[in-house]
Amino acid sequence: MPNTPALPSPEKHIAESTVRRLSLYLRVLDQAAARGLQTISSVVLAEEGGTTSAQVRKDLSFFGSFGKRGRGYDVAELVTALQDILGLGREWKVYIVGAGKIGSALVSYRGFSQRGFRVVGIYDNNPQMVGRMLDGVGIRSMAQLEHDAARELPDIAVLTVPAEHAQAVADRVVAAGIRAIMNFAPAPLHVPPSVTVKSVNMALELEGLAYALVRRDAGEPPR
Amino acid sequence: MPNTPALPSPEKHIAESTVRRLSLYLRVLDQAAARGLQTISSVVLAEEGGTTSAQVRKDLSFFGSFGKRGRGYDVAELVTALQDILGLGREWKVYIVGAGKIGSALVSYRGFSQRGFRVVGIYDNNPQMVGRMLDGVGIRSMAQLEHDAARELPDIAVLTVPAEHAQAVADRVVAAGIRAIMNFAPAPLHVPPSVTVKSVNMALELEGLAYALVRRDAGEPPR
DNA sequence: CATGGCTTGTGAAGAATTTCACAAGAACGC
DNA sequence: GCGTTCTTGTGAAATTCTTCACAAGCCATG
Ligand SMILES: NC(=O)c1ccc[n+]([C@@H]2O[C@H](COP(=O)([O-])OP(=O)(O)OC[C@H]3O[C@@H](n4cnc5c(N)ncnc54)[C@H](O)[C@@H]3O)[C@@H](O)[C@H]2O)c1
Ligand SMILES: NC(=O)c1ccc[n+]([C@@H]2O[C@H](COP(=O)([O-])OP(=O)(O)OC[C@H]3O[C@@H](n4cnc5c(N)ncnc54)[C@H](O)[C@@H]3O)[C@@H](O)[C@H]2O)c1
Repeated sequence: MPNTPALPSPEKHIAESTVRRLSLYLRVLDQAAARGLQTISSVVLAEEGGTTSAQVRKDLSFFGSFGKRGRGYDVAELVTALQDILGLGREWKVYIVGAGKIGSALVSYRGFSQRGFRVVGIYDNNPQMVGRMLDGVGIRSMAQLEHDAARELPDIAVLTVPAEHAQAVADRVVAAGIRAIMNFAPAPLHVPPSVTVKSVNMALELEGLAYALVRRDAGEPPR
Repeated sequence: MPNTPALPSPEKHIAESTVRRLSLYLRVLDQAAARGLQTISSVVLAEEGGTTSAQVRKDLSFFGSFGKRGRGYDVAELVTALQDILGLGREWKVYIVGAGKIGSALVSYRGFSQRGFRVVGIYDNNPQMVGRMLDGVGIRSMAQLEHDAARELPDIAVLTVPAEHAQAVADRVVAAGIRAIMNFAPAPLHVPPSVTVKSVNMALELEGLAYALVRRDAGEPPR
C-alpha cells in the first residue's frame, strides 16, 4: 500500500517561514507535474524553489514522511499532502473590502480561485460603486456587511481600503466574526489574538530593494 | 550641536527582518509626526509597529545611536536617519513590465511616489496597449526596453507579467543592466547574484491564512 | 546641585532556525 | 545475491535572531 497521506497534525509550533516554503514547494510541484515529472528529489525541489535540500527535507519532516529513499518524492502524492497540510482541500470564502484599483485587480485574480479562495462579496462605502459588477460579483454596501457575514460566514477578509480607514474596517470585520485578514493597506492593524492578520506591504518591499541597492554600492559584504 | 545624522554604514550584514522593521518604523513615525508628536520612545514605537521595545532599540543600534536617554527619539531626526539608512534620500527610477490589471494599479500607487519611487516607463508586449497612457506614463513596446534602459538607467524593474513569462522578462531586464527586481508573478526567479529580487506572492499569503485557520481549529498551541 | 523617574544602548543569555553529516532504505545492474 | 549509487529522515552542531536586564545618561523638580 503506497504511503497513505499522513494526517498533518504536528503538536509542535511550525515556523511561519516553514509554512511559506511549503506553499512555494507546492508551486514548484505544479510546474513539475505540468512537465510530466513522476518523481522529484529534495535537491531539485530545492533548486527550483530557491532553498537547500536539507531545508526541504526538514520542512517536510515536521509533518510526516513523504518520500522514498533512493527515489525522492512522488509528485502527485506530495501535492496532495501539501494541500492537506495547508488547508487547501476545501473552499475558502473571501470578502474583499474596498473596490478600488487594487481591490478590483484582486477580484479576478486566478491565482486565488485556483487554490480554492472564492470571492463571495465585495464591499465599498462609495454609493456610486454599490451595485456595479466586478468579474461577476456585485459590489455591496458597507451597511450590509455584518448582516451578510452572519449568513455567509466568510473565512477571510481582504482589506483594500485607504490606510486611514483600515483599522476601522478591520474592527468591523472582526466584530462580524471573520478571523483572518489579509491587509493591503500600509498600516499595522491591531486585532484580538484570535484573529490572524497577514499584511502585504508593497512599498516596504520596494524600500528593501532600495536598501539593497545602496548597500551594494557601498560595498556591503554579500554574506 | 544636535546629533548629526549618523552615516549609515554598518560593516556587518544586517538581517532582512531588521530592514523590514525599519521601513515599518518609518511609517509609524510619519503617523506620529502627523499627530504632532515631537518625540517618541522605543516603547510607543514598538506598540504601534507591532514589535517590542528591545527589538526597536536593537534594530536602530546597528546603524548608530539616535535617541536620548530619558527622552526617547526625536521624531523628525529619526525619520531623516531612517530615510538615509534605507536609501530614500534620492529618487529611484522604476520600470513596470506588464501593463495588465496589477501593473496598471501599481502605476498610480501613491505609496510608491511618496517614497521617491518614480515610474519612468511601462512596457507591454501587446501591440494593442502600446501607446496608451496610464496615469501620465505612456505604455512602450517591449522592443524598446534595452534601448531605453541604456539611456534612462532605471534602478528597479517591477514585473507584472504572467508567471510563465516572468523568467524570460527577468533575463531581459537583467541583461539591460537593471539590478533590482520586484516580482509579482508567482514564479521563483533565477538571476545572477549581483541582482536583488523581492517577490510579492499574494496567493502564498492567503495560503498562510488558510493554514492558520485550519491549525487554529485543530488546536495548535498559539506559541 | 542632588534626587528620582525615565529611557537608551548593548553585552550576554536564550530561543529559533538553518545547515551538517550520516545511518538506513530503495533501486538497479550484473 | 551483492555491490554501487542514490536519496530520505533526522539528531546534533552551527548560526542567526530575539529577548533580557542593567549601567549609564538625560531631564525636571525642588
Ligand atoms: N493601488 C496600488 O497599486 C496599491 C498597492 C499597494 C497597496 N495599496 C493600498 O491598497 C489600498 C487601496 O488602494 P487603491 O489604490 O485600490 O485605492 P482606491 O482609492 O482606488 O480604492 C479604495 C477604495 O476603498 C473604498 N473605501 C474607502 N473607505 C472605505 C471604507 N471605510 N469602507 C469601505 N470602502 C472604503 C473607496 O470607495 C475606494 O473604492 C490603500 O491602502 C493603498 O495604500 C494600493
Ligand atoms: N491580478 C491580480 O490581482 C494579481 C495579484 C497577484 C499577482 N498577480 C500576478 O501578476 C501578474 C500579472 O497579473 P495581471 O492580473 O495583471 O495579468 P494581466 O493579464 O491583466 O496582465 C498581464 C500583462 O502582461 C502583458 N504581457 C504578457 N506577456 C508579456 C511579455 N512577455 N512581455 C511583456 N508584457 C507581457 C500582457 O499583455 C498583459 O497586459 C501575473 O503573474 C499574476 O499571477 C496578479
